Amino acid sequence: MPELPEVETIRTQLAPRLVGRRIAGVEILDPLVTDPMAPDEFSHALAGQCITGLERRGKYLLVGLESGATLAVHLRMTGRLHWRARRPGPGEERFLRALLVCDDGSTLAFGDARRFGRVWIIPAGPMQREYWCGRLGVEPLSAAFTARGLAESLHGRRVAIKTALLNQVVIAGIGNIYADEALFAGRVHPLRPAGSLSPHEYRALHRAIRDRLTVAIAAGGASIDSYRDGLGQRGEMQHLLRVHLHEGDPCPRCGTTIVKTVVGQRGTYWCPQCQPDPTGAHLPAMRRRPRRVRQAVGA
DNA sequence: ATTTTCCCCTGCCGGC
DNA sequence: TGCCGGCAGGGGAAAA
Repeated sequence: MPELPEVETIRTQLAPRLVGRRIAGVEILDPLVTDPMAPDEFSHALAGQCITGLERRGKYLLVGLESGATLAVHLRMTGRLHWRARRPGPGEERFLRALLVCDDGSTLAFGDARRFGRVWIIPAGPMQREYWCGRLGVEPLSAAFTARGLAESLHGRRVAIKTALLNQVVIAGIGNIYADEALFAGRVHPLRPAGSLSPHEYRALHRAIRDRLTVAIAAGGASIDSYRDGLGQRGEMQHLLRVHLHEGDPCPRCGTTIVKTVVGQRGTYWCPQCQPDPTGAHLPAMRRRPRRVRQAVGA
């Protein structure tokens, strides 16, 4: 499912292809995609508009328009954005829900098998957009995201740290994949109460979040499900996941068998050795292992 | 206020 | 081979 790294990958690819183009036509094939806005109202806001910029906020892709309005896109579970130099032929785009046609004949297809994905029009005005994005927390790759800030935002919270990481009000853009990966990299058990980490652990987790997201962006995102990038290609991050979807496999760090449990209704993968149990009080400071077991990549 | 549960939606997978 | 139940999960509303 598209999380921050996947959306950022798409943004990077689409920006040079879309910015400066004029929208010639909008076709809504599934009215659910604009819900609750009426499809014709949605189309009207886009028709004839020049695309002025492409940004990302959390898992949202934000398409700036010359009118000052913003087209916001969320891919949710199975949504895809697929750019083509020419309009896709009949049956060429699976699960096509909406199509945006540019003045040069290039197209942006919105496909979505499960129909959870949505598009919105944010009215003109910086305040409007600010307000619209107001429910989103800090961008984890921005300078505003600090270990101290993370600790403060989780102070007193008793929900599982994994659930907190998935909460977009706390941090914007982390989903199930990178929550698991960051907790593993930071050596934090997913069920630890969010407010119970030591300063050292908040620092480790903060660092792990940035590291995993950065690596994932460099890898073009994880195509473990239906994710494809803006050009229809797979990413490579699925080969670099260390615990997510690795139930039964040896931990790449210590060799212990990776387990899967459910945390906050979400499948959760972790290493019982590297991410010590929440009920067992703080363990003594961990010594660095001289050697790490390398994960077999590719295969 | 915070936390938990439910729901949306449908392709895909394992089991028989 | 084919049918079918159940799983997957982001996010928001509703309930606890």
